[in-house]
Amino acid sequence: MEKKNYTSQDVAEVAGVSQSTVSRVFAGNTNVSEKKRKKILAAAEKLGYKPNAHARSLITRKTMMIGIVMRNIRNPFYSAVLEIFHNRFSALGYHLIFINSENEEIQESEVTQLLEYNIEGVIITDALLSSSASEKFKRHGIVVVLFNRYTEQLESSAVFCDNYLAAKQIATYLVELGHQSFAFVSGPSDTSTTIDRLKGFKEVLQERSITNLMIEPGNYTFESGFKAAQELMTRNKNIDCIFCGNDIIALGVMDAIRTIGLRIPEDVSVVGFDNIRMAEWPSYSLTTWEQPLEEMVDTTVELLVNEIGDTNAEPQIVMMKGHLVVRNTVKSRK
Amino acid sequence: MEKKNYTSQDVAEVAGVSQSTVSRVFAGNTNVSEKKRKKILAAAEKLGYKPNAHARSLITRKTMMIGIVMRNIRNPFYSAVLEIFHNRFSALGYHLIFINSENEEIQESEVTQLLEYNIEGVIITDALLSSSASEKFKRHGIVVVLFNRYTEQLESSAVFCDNYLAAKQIATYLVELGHQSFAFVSGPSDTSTTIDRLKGFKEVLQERSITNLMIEPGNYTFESGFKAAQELMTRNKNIDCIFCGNDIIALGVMDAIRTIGLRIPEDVSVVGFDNIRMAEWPSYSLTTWEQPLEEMVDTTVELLVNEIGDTNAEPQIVMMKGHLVVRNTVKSRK
DNA sequence: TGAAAAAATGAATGCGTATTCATTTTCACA
DNA sequence: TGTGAAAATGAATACGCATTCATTTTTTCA
Repeated sequence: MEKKNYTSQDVAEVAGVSQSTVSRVFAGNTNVSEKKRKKILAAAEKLGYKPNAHARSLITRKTMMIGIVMRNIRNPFYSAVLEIFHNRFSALGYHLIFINSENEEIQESEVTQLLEYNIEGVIITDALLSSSASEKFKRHGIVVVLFNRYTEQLESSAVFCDNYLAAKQIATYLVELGHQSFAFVSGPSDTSTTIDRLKGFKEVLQERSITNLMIEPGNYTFESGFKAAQELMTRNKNIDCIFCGNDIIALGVMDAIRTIGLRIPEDVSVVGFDNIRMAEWPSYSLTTWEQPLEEMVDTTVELLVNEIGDTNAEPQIVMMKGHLVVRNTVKSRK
Repeated sequence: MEKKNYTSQDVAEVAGVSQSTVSRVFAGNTNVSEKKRKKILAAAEKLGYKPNAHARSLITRKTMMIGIVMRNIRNPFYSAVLEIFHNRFSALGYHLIFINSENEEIQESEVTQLLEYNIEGVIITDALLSSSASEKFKRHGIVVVLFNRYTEQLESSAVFCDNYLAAKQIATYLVELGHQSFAFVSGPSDTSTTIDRLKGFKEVLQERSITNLMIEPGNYTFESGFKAAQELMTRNKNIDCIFCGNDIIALGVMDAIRTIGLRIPEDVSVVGFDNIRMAEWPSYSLTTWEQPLEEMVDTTVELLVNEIGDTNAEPQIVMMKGHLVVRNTVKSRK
């Protein structure tokens, strides 16, 4: 019932050994006789002793802490991302400090505070993070790995889906099914995911000399998808196909289209991106692009842990493939 | 470009002052002349100095870290919860260590590790956490606040919605609209939310001498709701009303009912609980109970911070109300 | 049984900071 | 200009631990 936090010194006194030996037991060092180890563990149990991670980190220079900064945890794709990351890091003994930027740029102060904790690495999902902040991490020897995002300069490792290629394949799929009039509902125009997905999509249409492409800005939310579709469908009644920047947008698009009284896929085809769980809900049954989420996370963790262990490791860019998941929101128009 | 982590001693040497004075500047102590403060800040800037939070915490006995343990971050309700908690704690300078139990009991080892970090408090949402673990937190002087969950013994503060009363009001609403044959799709039967919601619902029916209540177990997921509804509707074709343990279940229930070919609300009324964002998506437009999320979080943070500051503070149980949000999944049957 | 090697142990030290206490400097005011 | 009070400063210390180094104990094997 004591509130006091006992120290290794306290345990040492109870067990009748030196503090060094207690430390050795809890640091996993093997050079302790079985007899004393038993005694020490008993004493520790009796006092309710636990090592102090901060004092330990001061010496070992390991905090076993990882920062994870996200832009919008309410996007189900990122909820899943967080779950899997926690899963993996937890198994490795790392702890996650969670930062959400809520669609705003991460505060400089938050970066600073993260630095003061001496986290060993940080995963930056598509969060808005000024390059100065990113630079700050690197300057202090904190490993940075970008997830589902990258920058032009090869300064940090990055893991993401080949959005460009994926968009090309999706476009090809849609064109070959005979669609004629296209629309793209984008995410924020300053994100690499949006840029690449649009680029790939556009290129295929150009190759096929299709000029009917309307682009409507969104921000990776249901509401923005809903509004975008309303806008699109009233401006151009001929649109027969909408490619959405991500699944959540696609769901919004679908609801808007149905609200107008049109049918999917009979009147309009819709394709999403991510393959979040809701995409397979019967109400939507959305055809979409599946990102290999688990593999992406695994790779990210691997890179991060590797760079933590080897300060000379070169940054790596890993691009993964993914594949089309065909459900019921696209119809052949031939 | 230096990788070295400079210390306050380094800064002191560059600025030509003592380490104490540097410390005073960064600890916000006012007793430093403007002249030296400028010098010190300049030196710190030049070196890229940042205080070491761990060394600091060793002395101040404050870590500014809060643990948050959740059961299922993929449930949109909890994504929102996490976002808001981060929002509030961030503003107060606290950092969040995120733990997800993934529908399993939290590992004893994770609790232990959390303890070693000397977190100042922990928020436990409806996660499965043995009482031994909870006891462990308390024994080490870590403030525990339960969120959306409580235990019989008044050992920790708790903040939650009055599920019992809410369920009674929902039941009353449904009965008075003339429903006759009821079903309840529950969450895990060992959670206080499930128990209370069922209890309130049952009581009203009993008062009105209605015996037509089927109870189908679920686990707060879409899939469990879907399966439960399939089961229910094939077993009893007369059911005209399904009360769901939470919104995600309700969405699953709705999709299952529609898949069977029945209409909502014409054939079956559906009511959810939580009022997650998807509840207002046009495809569902779900009538549900809104929990006052922001207020619940605010209260939780308040209690936690208060108890951190005052070790003699008594645990408090705060029950909040919420209200029915009427949309389009319930029909009058009179 | 004895010597050398191996294992176990403890004393001492430092990680980077905040804080106390004693000392020095600055300031206000006569 | 001188005095006392207030402000500023630095030396020393402690926070709780891991680790090094020297010493003691145990084990191994001839």
